[in-house]
Amino acid sequence: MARGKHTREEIRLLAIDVAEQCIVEHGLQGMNARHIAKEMGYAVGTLYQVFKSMDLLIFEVNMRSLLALEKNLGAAVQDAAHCHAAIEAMVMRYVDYALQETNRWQTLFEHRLPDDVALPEIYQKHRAQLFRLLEEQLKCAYPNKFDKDIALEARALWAGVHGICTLALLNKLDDDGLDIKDIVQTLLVRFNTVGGDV
Amino acid sequence: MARGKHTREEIRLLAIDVAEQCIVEHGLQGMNARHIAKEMGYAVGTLYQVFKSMDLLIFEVNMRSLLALEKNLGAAVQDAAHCHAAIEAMVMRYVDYALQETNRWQTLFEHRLPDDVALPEIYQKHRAQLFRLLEEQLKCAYPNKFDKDIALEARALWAGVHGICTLALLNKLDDDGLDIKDIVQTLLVRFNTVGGDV
DNA sequence: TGACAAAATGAACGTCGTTCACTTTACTCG
DNA sequence: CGAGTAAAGTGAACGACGTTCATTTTGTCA
Repeated sequence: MARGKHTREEIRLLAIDVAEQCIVEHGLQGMNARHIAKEMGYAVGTLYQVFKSMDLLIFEVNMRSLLALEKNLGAAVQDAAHCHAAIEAMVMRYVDYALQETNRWQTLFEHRLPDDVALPEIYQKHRAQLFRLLEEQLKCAYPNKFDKDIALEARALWAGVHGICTLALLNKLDDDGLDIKDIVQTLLVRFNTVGGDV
Repeated sequence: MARGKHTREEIRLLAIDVAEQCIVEHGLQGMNARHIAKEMGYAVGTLYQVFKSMDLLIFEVNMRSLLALEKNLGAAVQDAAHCHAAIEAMVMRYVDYALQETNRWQTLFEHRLPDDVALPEIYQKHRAQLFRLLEEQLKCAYPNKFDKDIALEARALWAGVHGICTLALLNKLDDDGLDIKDIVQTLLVRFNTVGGDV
């Protein structure tokens, strides 16, 4: 071996750290290879020995965001007294995440790996886990529904909340004078999932 | 005046035409200034005499998409027998637009003018008109609701449908085996707006 | 110490949006 | 008709980007 302030793995983590900070502070278009390398104290070439492309580095940052989201929403379920409350708590935590960690959240959804790069299985696994979290609570809330209907409900609710966050943060909701959380509450009411008892 | 195969306005429209075609065929990242100029039969410089930036050219394409959407959804209302049917028809036409004119629709939402460029009033006007279309039908469907609640319902439903389309087209819905239209129907049912009588 | 390979480098390439000094053109007027 | 003028049109050039790779630097071990 040779040269060794940092191991390969340390450099990898360092790159993700710096990239993450760039994205949090300036958004996806506020980061670039040269800036990250300089901030790391290495040359661009080194960055490319650890990540085959910038896309894969961004992906790692998104992986972290996904895991943080999973942890966050999982905790919401733990704290909730019953499943209706759990659903509401999950949704509200999602909204808070989008509002507070806007750049991180936006990057999670606006970035796509190129078509010729397969989405790693671990990522798909954790994304599926997010849906499963919601499905579990919906199954408890609507015990008579078929699994397929639960899956549909979960996706309708989840994408609905996501859409509200997306459009609100892009100022495409024409929502002067309206609170985004009120819009989300309106959606939740439609899913019979607000302030209700079992 | 001087030199005149085309007037300034004709060049403007020509540029929008070519840009639109690029976007429809290859998506937002499939267009660039040099390609558009060549396709127009002019040099890049000419393009920049007609549009101050590429962003403003993309905006014009988006303006067209917005107007097409407005026309499309307006027609849905005209054809509908009653307001519940109108709401369902509008939603379904929106989904069809997203599914069939994917590149056009994605560009409409992924592109943002730079922060230092004001969003033209005409654009905001037509975007507001889209919400008004839905609000009118919701007002008819729920005559007892306050205006503010109607505004919230409209945005919750609209953003919900939008979110489903967004995530589905980005393959971020984990929707193997699920039909996007079934997810949208699930949302519509929650808004008491499917197959119903008045 | 010398030799080898891993680690690290940064100049260079192609592409992008954008600019602007320059050329070309059509029209006006003596 | 021809010189002058201003609009129209041009494309080389700039800086920033992601990416590559021939080259240099370094640690390790015989």
